[in-house]
Amino acid sequence: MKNYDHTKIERKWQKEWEAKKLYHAKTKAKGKKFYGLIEFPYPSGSGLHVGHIRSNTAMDIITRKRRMEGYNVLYPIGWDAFGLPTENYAIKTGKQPEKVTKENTDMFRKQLKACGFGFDWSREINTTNPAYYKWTQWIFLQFYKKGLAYKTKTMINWCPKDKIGLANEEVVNGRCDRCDGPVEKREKEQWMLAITKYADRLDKDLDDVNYLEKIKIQQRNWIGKSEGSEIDFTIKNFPEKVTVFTTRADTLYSAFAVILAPEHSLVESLKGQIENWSDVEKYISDVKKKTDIERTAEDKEKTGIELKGIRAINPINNEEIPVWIADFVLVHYGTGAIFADIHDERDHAFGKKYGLPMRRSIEPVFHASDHPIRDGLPVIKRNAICAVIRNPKDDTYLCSVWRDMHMHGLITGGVEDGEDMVKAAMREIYEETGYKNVKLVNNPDIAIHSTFFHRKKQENRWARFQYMFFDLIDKEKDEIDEKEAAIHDVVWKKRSELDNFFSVVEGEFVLNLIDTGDYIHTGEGILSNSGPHTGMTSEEARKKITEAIGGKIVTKYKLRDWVFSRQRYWGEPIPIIHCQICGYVPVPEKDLPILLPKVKSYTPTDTGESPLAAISTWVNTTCPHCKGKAKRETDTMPNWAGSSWYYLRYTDSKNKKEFASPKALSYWMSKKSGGVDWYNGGMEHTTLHLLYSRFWHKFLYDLKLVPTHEPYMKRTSHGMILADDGSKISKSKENGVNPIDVIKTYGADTLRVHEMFMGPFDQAVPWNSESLIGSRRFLEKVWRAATLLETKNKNSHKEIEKTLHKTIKKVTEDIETMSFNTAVSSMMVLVNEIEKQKEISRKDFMMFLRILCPFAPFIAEELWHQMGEKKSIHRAPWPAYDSQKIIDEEITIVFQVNGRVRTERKIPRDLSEEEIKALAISDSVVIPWIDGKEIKKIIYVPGRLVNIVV
RNA sequence: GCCGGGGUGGCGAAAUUGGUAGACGCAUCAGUCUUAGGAACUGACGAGAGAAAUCUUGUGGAGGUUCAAGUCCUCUCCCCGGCACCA
Repeated sequence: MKNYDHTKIERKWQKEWEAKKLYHAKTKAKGKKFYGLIEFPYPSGSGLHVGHIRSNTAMDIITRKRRMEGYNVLYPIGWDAFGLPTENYAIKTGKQPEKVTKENTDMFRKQLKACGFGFDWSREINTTNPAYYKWTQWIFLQFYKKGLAYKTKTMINWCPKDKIGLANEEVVNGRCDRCDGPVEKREKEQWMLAITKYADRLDKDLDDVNYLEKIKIQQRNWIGKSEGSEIDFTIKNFPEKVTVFTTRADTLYSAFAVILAPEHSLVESLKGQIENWSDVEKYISDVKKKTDIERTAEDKEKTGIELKGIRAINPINNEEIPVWIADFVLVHYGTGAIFADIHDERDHAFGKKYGLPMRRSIEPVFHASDHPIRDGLPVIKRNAICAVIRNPKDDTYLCSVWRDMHMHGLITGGVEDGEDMVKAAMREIYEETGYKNVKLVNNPDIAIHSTFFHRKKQENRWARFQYMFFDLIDKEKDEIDEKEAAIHDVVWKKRSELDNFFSVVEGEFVLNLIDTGDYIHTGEGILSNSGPHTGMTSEEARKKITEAIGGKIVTKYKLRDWVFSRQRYWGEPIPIIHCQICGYVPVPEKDLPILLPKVKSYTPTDTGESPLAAISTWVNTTCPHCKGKAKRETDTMPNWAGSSWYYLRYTDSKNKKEFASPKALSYWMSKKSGGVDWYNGGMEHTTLHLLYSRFWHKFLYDLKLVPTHEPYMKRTSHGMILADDGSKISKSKENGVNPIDVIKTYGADTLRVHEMFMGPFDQAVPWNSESLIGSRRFLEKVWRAATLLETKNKNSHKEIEKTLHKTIKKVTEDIETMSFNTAVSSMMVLVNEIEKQKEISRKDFMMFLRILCPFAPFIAEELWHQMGEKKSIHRAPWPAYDSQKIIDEEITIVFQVNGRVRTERKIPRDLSEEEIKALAISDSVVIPWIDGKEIKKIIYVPGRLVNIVV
């Protein structure tokens, strides 16, 4: 046998597989099917780098395994080719985007084929192909007909450099996702898709799909569902009212202002009544001028202005409060209006800045963790005080140390019914410490609730502690009661000594209070100062207060409608006609596709119009409705459009009558299996493509055009491959390695094995060309193993057979959990074992080739045929391991003494526990460690170890 | 700030879910082969001590639970990704 010549082998089988249409998927009526999907690439000019093919290789392995398991497999590929990079390249070079796309896809196709991916090339699609985008336009028209596509004047994110409107998802930290330049706000007419209509289902239906948990979490955060109340505030002396949204209706009693977004409609309608209108107007125009970066970068200081002469009435207590506008209130979230209250950090800062009077209405609850209340016993409520007593002369604080309970705290005590709180505090201070002369310096109306089990009295307590600040006048004191003295000591502590002093659960709260004299509670708790609602829990109060004022319980989302138009050339034209008489008229479906016209200049204009607007022969048309003069929409779709439904097209990519036939859809995306079986892609698409395509799919489902309510059953994600210095691979840095270069020197199989072996699939790994050689050596060993076989072709070698079956088990399981790195490593162990034993039976080797072939399809196919097989290995069945053959007759048992390993021994598998323990205590290595000591306990972990405790 | 994911040899990493820490691979060192370089093969390879058997120590840090902790609990530091005025 010759040396392993990867170039020759890979060329040969690539041709052969193509000629035999080995990976072509046939749409059938029934039977086991598997639809594996990877994100189709954007064919950029720089070609694929090694990072791109990690996902493809993984899914290639999975789909190859499925084929061998008897599934009818669809593993398709295509091109997501509309978009900016191609257009920008066209502008720069003067080449037509179609031509650029053709060149790039040709290059990508070659690269992908060289990697040996088992794609069904017969179903290849391209989003820029009119036969494809006809259906993208068609789906848009369905959105339009259902009222989910609409044009509206809106403030959009505008990138002045790219001259393009951006979706929220394309703005990163106030900068353009593409060019990193600052983004401005511009008011523009834009086409929108009403994704918010589906917000609830996009959130809820995540329960029905098998996505990685982190993907679900990220989507849920993005959708941002929150439940709260809508509450109406009336405006004093005017008929208007303002509706606010809050998730914390329980804090309504501490509302100190109503704050509107500057763009709120009420501002305009009350214009005449606002006494300081010119100032307000100036504030609003200043806010509008700011970019997002300026708005958020300004050290987060809140700004606002009061609408003088306007007062709102708090519906819960008819209190009159001021009305403000502030730029931190967002017009597009909730109702664009809030009430401000002290229990919100931001509102509190705002109130403090502008000197607005504020009042508390929520008190925190602390549950003692070391002695919690016990079930089954009644809970006794108590009013109590807690005194912060400071000696101003040496800046020390009076503390209590309860001796037998190891409890450290301040001076506390119960309040008798009807007793004045301050007097009670004075009394407690005298009784507990003996100090006679203290004076109250601050009683800030701060209280906490504390639950605990009273160990002395053996009862459950719920105490409300009111905090007060005292200064010591002088140290004159009386002896305290003997009983008191026996329980606790009284000590003076410096502030610096207090940090780790308090043993109580509210320790941090107390320190904060001592330091600032204040405490802003932003969590839930017990209501105070809340009229009839005082004493309720936050949760209960939210319901009761909303009910009491006739408010509504509502759900709001952070998700916003999708800005769907771009003022660029290289995208799908939006199939709408503007008629002076009829308004917006959809292009009749029979006229689709609306083709992109040939154009001389692709350069966008700063007026914000697409280059298409300059082509009068294309723009001017007749209205399909009234036959009058009309103009075409010149905006194009964002490049997320084509990818929102491409997985549907794959099922029937050549269909001219429908985007895909119901027959093909119901087979490949059957109700039973629930859509694409497994979709792997990048985390960066979680809140973009993945969410968009779920939205489109649900819309099509509602039109009964697709069989499932979700497009993808299972979604996983790969970690990025980084450059060798750990930085991101980027075109500008030119730090990406071309897979073709690796294939030339080492072969595609080596590249594939290496990419899977590098590290955990879901984690980022830096590329390292040096370690590639390890994977190559592995394949060389496989090649040599076939040589061993020619001379020694006999029955199974026992050890090899055992390792083989263990390996089959490991690889079978690891592919399912995407633990490809450990799958490869277990095959390496097997091949090392074969080298060591210098033999393997033909039968065993053939089995090994079948688990290797998804990883290294070329070498496996070659050796398979050298063994005399006629059919492709990729159509052979997946091997099953024999669990009987995995069992070791001898097991290695570790002997430990006090948990430390002392020795290990090989023993027959069938020894009883008693026999093994006996072996352990009589072991020559063990004896010195236990000699002369009492054996307290012997622990036996079956098949693992014996631990002798002395 | 909030939500995720991490931290284990010189490096990429394993660890049956509480049971021999470092499988597998890279690099390195020694050896075999070779005119030489390389390739290939054999062996060593966390740190410290020792001629060796072996002992001690070791999974970001500090405590804790346990016969036994990389794994569980409490606190803490650092790195990566996402979101970020969302009421």
